[in-house]
Amino acid sequence: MSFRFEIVARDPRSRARVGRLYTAHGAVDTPVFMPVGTAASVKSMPQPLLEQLDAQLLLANTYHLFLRPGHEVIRELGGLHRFMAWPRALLTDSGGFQVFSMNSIRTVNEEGVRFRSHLDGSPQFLSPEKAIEVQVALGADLIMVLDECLHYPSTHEKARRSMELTLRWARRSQEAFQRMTSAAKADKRKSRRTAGLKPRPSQTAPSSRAGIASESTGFSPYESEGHPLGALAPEGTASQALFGIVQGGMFADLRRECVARLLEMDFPGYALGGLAVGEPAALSYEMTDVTIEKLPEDKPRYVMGVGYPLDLIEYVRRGVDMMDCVLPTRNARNGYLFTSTGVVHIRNAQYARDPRPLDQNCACAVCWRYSRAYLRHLFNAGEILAATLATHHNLHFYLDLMRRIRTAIRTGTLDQLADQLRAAEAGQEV
RNA sequence: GGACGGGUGGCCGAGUGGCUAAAGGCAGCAGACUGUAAAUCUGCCGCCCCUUGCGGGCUACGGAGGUUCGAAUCCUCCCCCGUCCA
Repeated sequence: MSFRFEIVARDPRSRARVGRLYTAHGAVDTPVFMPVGTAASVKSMPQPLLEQLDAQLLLANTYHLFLRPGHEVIRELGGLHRFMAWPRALLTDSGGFQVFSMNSIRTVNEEGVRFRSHLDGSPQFLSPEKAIEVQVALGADLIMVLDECLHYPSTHEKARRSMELTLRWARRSQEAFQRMTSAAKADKRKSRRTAGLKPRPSQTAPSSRAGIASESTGFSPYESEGHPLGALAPEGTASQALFGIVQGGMFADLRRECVARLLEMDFPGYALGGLAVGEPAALSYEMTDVTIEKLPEDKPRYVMGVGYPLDLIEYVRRGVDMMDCVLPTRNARNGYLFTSTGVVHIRNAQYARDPRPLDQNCACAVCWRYSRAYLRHLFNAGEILAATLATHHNLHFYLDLMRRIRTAIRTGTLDQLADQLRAAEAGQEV
């Protein structure tokens, strides 16, 4: 089953569209927000909770999983889905963002990026080919080319050089991916021939992996009735889609050129990278506009690393289908909670005796059950539960907002939704 | 009764004559966070003043006196705490 994207509805008043991404691990409704699970874990959130929140697509990270536990380990254990017990779709980032965020412990050259491991200081090397090799081993449904995420501000000259490098890396990433894909297909054909067997689903289906598990433990829970991983699709390059990434700093001409040259490579989807790195919001939107004008209608567009709730609507309005961001999860852990009436700093003294739910208008399990006073107490006491509950709520807020956005596009009420959200955020906390 | 050791800002705890409104930690208060080196980080944290700048005033190192140009730091007495000996 290969990757496919279809558009199912459009907003008459903007570029916004509702779509569906079909992956080997389920369909994904777009516009979609991906919770970030860098190290194969959305920090503090058990997978069943993520399923309850109806997260359909998670993001994990090549760089982190390459360092620990190592992509070979994950491959051996049946791929990232099985390893992290996540039966739904996954996207892995290539490590390009670490080129940006680990500025002080890395050097970039033509060949790739040299890192000093943030775990033990050991020298590490990530090239476009390596990034693909790791991502193929991990087996996420959507994978990304290695890119250089540029700092803001940068000169036109620097942005061009960086963009050129990103383009060369995109080409190399794609070639590596095609090599590995065809190699894997050839392998599969050969093994079928030599075994003299007709291809059977069980050959690559989870049950065969479960069989491996059975041999060592004598028991495989995967085989139990109704186990979430029971119906897990086989991992493999055949079902992976490699996305290209548009760079070009904050320069419209570079962004346009970058798109044009990426289109020649014909990726199944395109990401906008290097945005929300400290520039004014208007600039991010402008870059998004000039980029998306040049992108084909029928391919998904992914803005990497955004944003605040209102940003999500703004990007969707501009024709963006996919976004991811650490804000709802990281800020949750830091006591910064998104509500229908604006941001709540739950650690603030004013909530010490507040018996009300965090958000009166929220249908999430946390708002259903717990008081602000209790949430504040959990933060104050340094209880682990604080992180889980706060993350649960914030992710619910984000994922629910995406549902509302999709509905609004279908009903042509995206503007009203934006106004509503703006008014609510501007409104004083009750 | 005697011998030592000790009493420092909400708590713990440095500091043994000026560079000390007094290190550091905790607690407290506020803030930041955008493809996660983040359960992290930053600022404030005696009181009162122009919210102006390494600004001004006041009060502070158990208590009361004293020595000194100058004391949390030295001396005297007192109070309290701890350990040990009777």
